[in-house]
Amino acid sequence: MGRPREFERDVVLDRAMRVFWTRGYEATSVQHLVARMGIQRGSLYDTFGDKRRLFFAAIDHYDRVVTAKLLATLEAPGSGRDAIRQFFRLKVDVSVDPGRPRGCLVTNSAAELASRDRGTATRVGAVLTKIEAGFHRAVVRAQRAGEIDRARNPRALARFLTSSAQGLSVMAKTFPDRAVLEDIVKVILAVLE
Amino acid sequence: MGRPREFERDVVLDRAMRVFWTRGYEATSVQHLVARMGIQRGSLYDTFGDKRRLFFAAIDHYDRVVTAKLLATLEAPGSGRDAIRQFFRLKVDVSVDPGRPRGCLVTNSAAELASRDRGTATRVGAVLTKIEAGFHRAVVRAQRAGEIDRARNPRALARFLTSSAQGLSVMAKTFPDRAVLEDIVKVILAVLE
DNA sequence: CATGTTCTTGACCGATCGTTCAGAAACTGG
DNA sequence: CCAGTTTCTGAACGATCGGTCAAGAACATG
Repeated sequence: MGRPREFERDVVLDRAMRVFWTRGYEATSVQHLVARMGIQRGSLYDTFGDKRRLFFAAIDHYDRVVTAKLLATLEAPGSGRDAIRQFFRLKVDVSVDPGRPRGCLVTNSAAELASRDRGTATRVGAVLTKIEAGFHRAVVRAQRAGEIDRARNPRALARFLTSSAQGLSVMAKTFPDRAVLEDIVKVILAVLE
Repeated sequence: MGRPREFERDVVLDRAMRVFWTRGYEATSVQHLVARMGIQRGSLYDTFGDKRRLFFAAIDHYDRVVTAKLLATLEAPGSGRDAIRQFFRLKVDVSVDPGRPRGCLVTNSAAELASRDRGTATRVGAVLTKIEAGFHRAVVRAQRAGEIDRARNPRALARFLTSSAQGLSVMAKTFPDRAVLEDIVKVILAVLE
């Protein structure tokens, strides 16, 4: 069976995710990674392949941990409109949480790499599509309950909400100020009336 | 008076801007820059100082050329609401123009560097503030003309529109598809009714 | 044409990049 | 306790990074 691993894959992957989330892909060196992950270069390459594949694993991990928690608010039972409200409320909370990197790893990756790296574009696109689908379900639910005008295009609304979430992430990076973000969210939610 | 310069500063700066716009800051090497700018390393360092200062000059150039053209739509005489409509119409056109890099240099820089580099954060913040001010003026104009409900908070609306423009830029990087972007813009503009 | 100044050119710098690898260390099954 | 397997460790790889510099080329002035 050989020598046992001295670290848990998910633990060090979570640390790698935070490094990429903070510094982006290109500005993150393997030295940064091993220092923060607390493992050696060899272990990194044995476990994750190379820097690029580690980055992809980090995006997937982000999707599983961070995005999933946001999306869960949309699937909450009850009012679809309240669910969307909760989504953006949580998004603002997360965005100003000093314990986390600012912004969003998916948004950052889209801006930094999506037009140049196909692997990143695929992964980012999949997450955004998943978010759009979550919004779509919530919108349809709200329309069925009469909370949102049924005449409105749910697909367009879902895309708008997805785009709005991305915009919020960008704004949070430059203006990490709750008042600014809440101003924006107020108007986003007003759209649903 | 010495030997005359063999290139025009603005011409090579425009080329540098496109390189940063396409590849981002970190992924752009000085080799990339001199190759695309058509000048030698020495000339680059003599004229622009170093890579970082060239990047700042590129952001300023982007502000002067690209953003200014977008902002000009907001200052057009007549309806404030039409002006905002025109802004986003132009934004979509620019976003799907195959002759340009996808997305927006300011959005990309915000996502890649704003939380880590103060100089970038300052410049990006200044541009975003300028955009917000333009939206604010247009909203107030529209409110005075009765096109937008006067009870609504113009500052919040301006911030929302600024954030929406950032969101569009991010979406354009992953989904460079006119139909998607127009769906989003349709809802953004519906907010103003 | 000689002189002084500025710009261009291409070689070159040390540092850091992502990646590899040989050997030591730590485990399991026989 | 030995053999076999896997992981850990740290030195090392060539390539590329951002940045510098000396020498030559191209101008204005006298």
